[in-house]
Amino acid sequence: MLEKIRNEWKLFVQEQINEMAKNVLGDNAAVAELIIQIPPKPELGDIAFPLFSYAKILRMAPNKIAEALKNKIDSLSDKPEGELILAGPYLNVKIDVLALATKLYKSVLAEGSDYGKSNLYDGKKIMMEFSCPNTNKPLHLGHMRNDSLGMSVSAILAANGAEVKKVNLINNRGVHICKSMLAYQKFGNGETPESTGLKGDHLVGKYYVKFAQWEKEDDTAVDQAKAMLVKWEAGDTEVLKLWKLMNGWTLEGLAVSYEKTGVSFDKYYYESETYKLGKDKVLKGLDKGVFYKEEDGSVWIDLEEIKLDKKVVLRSDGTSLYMTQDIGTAVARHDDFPFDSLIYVVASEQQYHFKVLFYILKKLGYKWAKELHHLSYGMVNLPDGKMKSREGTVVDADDLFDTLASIAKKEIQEKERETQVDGLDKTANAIALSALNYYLLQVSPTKDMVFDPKKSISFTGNTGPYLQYMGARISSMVRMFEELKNSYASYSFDSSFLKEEEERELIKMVALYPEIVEKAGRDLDPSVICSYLYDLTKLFSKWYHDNKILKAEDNNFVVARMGLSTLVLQVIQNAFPLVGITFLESM
RNA sequence: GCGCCAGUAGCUCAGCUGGAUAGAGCAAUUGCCUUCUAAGCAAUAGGUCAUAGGUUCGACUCCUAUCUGGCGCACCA
Repeated sequence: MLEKIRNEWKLFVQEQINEMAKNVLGDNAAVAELIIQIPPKPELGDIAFPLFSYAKILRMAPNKIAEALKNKIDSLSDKPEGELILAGPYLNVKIDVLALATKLYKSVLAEGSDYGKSNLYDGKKIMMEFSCPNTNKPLHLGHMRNDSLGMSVSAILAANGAEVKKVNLINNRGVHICKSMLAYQKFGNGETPESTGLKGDHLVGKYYVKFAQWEKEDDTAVDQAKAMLVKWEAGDTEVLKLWKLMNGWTLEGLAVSYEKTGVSFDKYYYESETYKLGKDKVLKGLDKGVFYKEEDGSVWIDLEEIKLDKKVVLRSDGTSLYMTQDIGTAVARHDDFPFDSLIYVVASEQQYHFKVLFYILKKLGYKWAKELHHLSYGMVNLPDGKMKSREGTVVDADDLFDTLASIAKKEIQEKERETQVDGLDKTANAIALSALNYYLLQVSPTKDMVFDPKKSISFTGNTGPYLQYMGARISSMVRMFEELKNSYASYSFDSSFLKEEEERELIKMVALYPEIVEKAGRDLDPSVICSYLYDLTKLFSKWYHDNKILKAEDNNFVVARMGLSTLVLQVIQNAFPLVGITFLESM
């Protein structure tokens, strides 16, 4: 709605400038496109048009242009709604916010949970690949950023009209998997999750760490692991049995972690099933001349066209590589779900891999190849540097979540809110999860980030729980208002009772929401929504701190302010699921 | 060596396609709870936007160089 008003004014002002230019320069004056901005201060209006760039053409100082434009427009009768403000070299517009509020009130209530959805990706099928864990260890903080991003971007794309398919690719084969298996075989003594009380993935992870220690003492360790992989590929029953057992443990453990952190998929792929898929495509590409064969039998692609080196796509012994597999998997996926676009959520360290993969698929003639995207995200570091599994500095996902949940629980108890809340543990978990997701998503995906475990457990300030708290506060007012509904039966929402500065700003922010969803969808960037949510709730917070809402002196004010609060609440409820925040009625 | 990315307050991060005095949170100091949940609100303090040039009426934003940090450049995944 805001966008519409802005564009109306833009077109209109542009027209006036064009006319002015014509008078000075004649008919074919080339006039630059008008720039739209938001004024830095509310008293400067709601829309700003900087006029610097016209000074030369019109041979006038920008201030004079603004003046001339204002006079010209004020004299016209047929113009968009709003009031012009002179602000030096800027021509600003103060829009009719109360009229906007009236329209907004109707449409937001009518659209409900659909408010803010866009049709940006209407009719598009988008596949999202994320998580993709190894089955040799539990999830850590790095995975959590991946999962948060994957879930959030999926939700954002869906809110923009796309049909989204979330897929996971379980990395369950390879030497690294054999390492934990081998260590277990040697030192495991038949331990099981039941006998140790350990979660399956943690038990397996224990032996992955064990391998790293053993490897230092025995230099045949790696060779033994490689030998095990050969056996695995040959279908050795003993090895396969162990593999199935341990993989099962890990997957059970991962399922618990996913469940806890609200991560879910529409389909799972397993590397043990996909790793051979690409070979066929590579051989066909060889026939077509996309690849070439070396004397030793290995198959390569020359990447000169994209200014890169050469890359192997098939080993000399004919076996598949990571690249081979990804070629095959992409094709198989397109067969499963004919996507218009496939987005890989994978850490930035693999940028090269995806550049090459996309190029190869394009060369192989798949027309959908140009719609493949690598949503590359930065590393998660700790205050004292990188996470290193070998040095035991990784932040374990389950531990972190449990710590956060227990702190949240303590908070609720300290505030004596147990009875107000919908289940102590349930609420504590929801707070922990929201804190975590918000922490991970508020940073632009492409950037590396620092995760300070000590600071991340804070629930005050710009955090997920703060947003939840605002949602709960508004919900609480709405509940009280519902109870008193009869006393307000003869009053209806009238925006003219919303005259406070903050109310104007809140109305505009509510109107802005659809654009935010669209921007987040276009940029594949959840942080856009995080920033918006924080700005919105902070503003609301200040407003309701300074003004009485339910207890306003006049019923007209109560109804108007509750109306506005309801709009804000609706936006919050619609936006939370896009960034992994649980909406709580009470906390 | 080559390529990609980043460098904004003590710390963690925003800053839209160049535009009006560079913004938050945390940490610090200080006010505000018999009144809609203080997980809150407000105030003070904190900056040569890595450095040096350039483009422009105008640069945190674009270009070049330099410095610093990260990542990549496997018949590993």
